[in-house]
Amino acid sequence: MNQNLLNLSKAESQAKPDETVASSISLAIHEHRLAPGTKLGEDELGEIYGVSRTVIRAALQSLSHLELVEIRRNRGAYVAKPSIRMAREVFEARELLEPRTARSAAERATPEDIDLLKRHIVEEHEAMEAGDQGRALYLSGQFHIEIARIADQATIAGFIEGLIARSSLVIALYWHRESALCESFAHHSLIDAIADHDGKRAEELMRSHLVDLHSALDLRDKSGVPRSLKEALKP
Amino acid sequence: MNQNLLNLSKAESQAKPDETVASSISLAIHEHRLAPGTKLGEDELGEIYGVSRTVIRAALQSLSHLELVEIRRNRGAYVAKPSIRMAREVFEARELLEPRTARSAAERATPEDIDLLKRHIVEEHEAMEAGDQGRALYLSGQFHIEIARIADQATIAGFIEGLIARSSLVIALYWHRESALCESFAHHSLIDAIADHDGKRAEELMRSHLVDLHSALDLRDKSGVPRSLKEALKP
DNA sequence: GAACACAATGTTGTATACAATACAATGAAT
DNA sequence: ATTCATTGTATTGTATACAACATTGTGTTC
Repeated sequence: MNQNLLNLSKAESQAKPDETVASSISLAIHEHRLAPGTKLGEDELGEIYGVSRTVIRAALQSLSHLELVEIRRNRGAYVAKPSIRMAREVFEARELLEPRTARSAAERATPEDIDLLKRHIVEEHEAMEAGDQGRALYLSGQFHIEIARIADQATIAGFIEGLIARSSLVIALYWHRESALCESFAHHSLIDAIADHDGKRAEELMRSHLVDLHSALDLRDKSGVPRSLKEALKP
Repeated sequence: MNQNLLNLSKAESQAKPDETVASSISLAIHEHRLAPGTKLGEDELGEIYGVSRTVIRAALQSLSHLELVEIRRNRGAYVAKPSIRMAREVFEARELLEPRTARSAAERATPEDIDLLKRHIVEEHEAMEAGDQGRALYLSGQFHIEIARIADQATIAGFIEGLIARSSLVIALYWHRESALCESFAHHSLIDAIADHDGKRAEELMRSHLVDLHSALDLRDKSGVPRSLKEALKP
């Protein structure tokens, strides 16, 4: 009777409200519709999604484990606001993990994987041309996650996924408007290297792509321009 | 209904009950008092800790994000049982991250840091001599975490912390009894290298230490000896 | 008028009640 | 006897009620 090969029971394959809420909020953060520091009140979210606070709390807890949301005890949840220091760490970690992952991906990629990556880029282009920068940014992150998935190292892929989520926040906070970025160009050449199964080149391209991203951020120490009122108005 | 059934101090049980429960369970897993696959029923845990299922659920969710616990929808939470594949990935990731971290730690360690590490080793020895292997294993993990903390890269340290947690499960499942391991010896020479601020040596020692650990596991593919009855009796 | 205490309000933390689901046992039909 | 359906029980999923806490506003005292 249960001819489901994966042995997924009804409940396992059906909707999980808390995960749905979590990914909806997560997507909003990725697309920069929710700014860092925004308060995420439980009642308010409950009304929006039509579920109880129980579900909302589970979702927020989930997001806080990914460090997309900061929960302060008895004070509520806020979209996280990574410090400059954390921003640096995130990109340093990406520069450590992703080049190697790109190499593995290049070595293992199947034709289907490459098709998928290409379709990703097409979507990215479409979003760009439609002026939807938020979605373009999201898709650009998904591109990196897809490469990690192809590399077939679930553990490291999980780390990268978290890092890319945090990157969205970092970009929202520290992006240097002046520096125009041509994401899709870098992604194009990466796909070429992967399609050629040229691990060495893919690794090097990923490394320079990340360095480009990193240096397009304004992570100068702004001790004189503190973000909080407390620091700003104390003396 | 706050009847402190366990040895939870008042401050601990007042502060953050869900975190207290989570670390208590986490410690039990680290010390191999909870075996992989053990069912973690919500009511049962609630009675043990004297809190409601709400708190237990938060704790279990936390642990599931660390992949110490697997939550199956409508079926409950179980101590995770990493596959051989996952076990390999965990150690591969450690071999990627920790040597570099050890190098940074060696370069940055202060005299206080080194004292702390030495005290760690002493505790480890004491646990060993007291025959408390579980605690020795836990402390040995904490030693690695301490090194990551010294390296002062919170993001990567967080990854390592998760990897070491999973390592406990891997060791519980795949440890090769025959291979006697002399953890504290490796840890001693690591401390020496760190105390000398010899980054290169620390990196190399950490790498070989992890390779030793990895090879003391029995991760041979046991396709013919499947873990589940379903797989075993299908054809 | 300034400092403090204290009540008012709103939000989060926890417990509990109820609904939904899975698993096991029982019994009927073939 | 085996298969299938059905019911019963236990456990998880969700909503809600209430308690605890933080914050804000008001009033009292000096």
